Amino acid sequence: MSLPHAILTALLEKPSSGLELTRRFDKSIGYFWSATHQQIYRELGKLEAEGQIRALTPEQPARGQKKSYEVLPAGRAELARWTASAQDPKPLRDTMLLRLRAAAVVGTDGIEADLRRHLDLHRRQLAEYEEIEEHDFPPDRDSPQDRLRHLVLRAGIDLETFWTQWLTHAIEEFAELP
Amino acid sequence: MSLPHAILTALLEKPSSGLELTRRFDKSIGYFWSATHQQIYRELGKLEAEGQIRALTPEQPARGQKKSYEVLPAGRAELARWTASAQDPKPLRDTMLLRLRAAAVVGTDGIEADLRRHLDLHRRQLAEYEEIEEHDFPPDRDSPQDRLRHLVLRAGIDLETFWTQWLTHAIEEFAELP
DNA sequence: AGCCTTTATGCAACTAGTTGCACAAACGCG
DNA sequence: CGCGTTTGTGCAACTAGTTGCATAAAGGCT
Repeated sequence: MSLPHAILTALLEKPSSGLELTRRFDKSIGYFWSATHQQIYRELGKLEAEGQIRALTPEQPARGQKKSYEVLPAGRAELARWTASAQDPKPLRDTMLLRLRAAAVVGTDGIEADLRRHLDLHRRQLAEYEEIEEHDFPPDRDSPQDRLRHLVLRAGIDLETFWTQWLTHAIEEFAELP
Repeated sequence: MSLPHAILTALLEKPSSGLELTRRFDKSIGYFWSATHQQIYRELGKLEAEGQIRALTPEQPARGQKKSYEVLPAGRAELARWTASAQDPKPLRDTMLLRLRAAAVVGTDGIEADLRRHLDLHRRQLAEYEEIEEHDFPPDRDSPQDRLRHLVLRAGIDLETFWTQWLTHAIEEFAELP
């Protein structure tokens, strides 16, 4: 049940319409919680029905009209409650690791190319994060907000670094294999 | 669509009943692809209907009887096909990162305790993986199978190492914050 | 024998996320 | 002006995963 809270966070950072939210989920928030526009519209509907958010431009004739939302006090309270509540980390789920395990029994044919492709993808993502870090977090800015956001970005950078290193190692391992 | 392939892999490593699979998913395979017993039973039924696996003990009177499955040639072929096929990495989804981002707007009250709890959990997981490494992968064993499985375990170890380091850093950050 | 716990299989209902498509207004352009 | 593209909202159907419960045999115990 994290999507509504992701949306509340995004709306508190800046009131937005469904499509604007969708775009922001394609960057920023989406780096650690992705969502499609359908998920977002559905959830906006629910949140509005529950009184956690409200439309800024009321009584629009439905379709094709941009509709912005802002967070109501009830929504902010719910987000604060959720943020502070204890939650267990979700166990890892990774198909590439599963495929390597499968490769150990059915053979490694074809998988090496995809390891290389993944390495490339992770390198690009890493470069993107590092660019954001350089651009948005110069050494002088360090309000509590900045520090928290930087911390989150750091996790992204370190994770991508881990994957590039591990994939590099995996490819080397394949080179000396059969 | 990875669960059927996870099951095929597990069954190729060793033919098993539903409950045995469930137990093995609680360790080993489950470290990177977890599943509940209901998911597993449902999927076993499907795989049998599709002719990818078959029950070793046929015509048992249904309930309460242990039923072991083995992989048929069609299942092995499907697993090989899937393993070699290109697949995009799934974007990250992590509630703790989302909560930190939320904390930047609604306040950090209560979240620090959960950071510490997560640190503890990840340390335990790391210790468990390291024990497995020591026990199952002594330096001399290095058949291709062993190397691939070790590679997968290494990913688990390095990931947990990353999380313990990042969480430690996050907690330090909190200490100097407000 | 009777009863309790463990082992084992499974159904049904629910929640979350994905995919494919529909539809309307606004915008750009010849 | 009319016509195609982009922007924006949304429904419906599907797939994947979770939760709660039912049921039945086997084994241990007195």
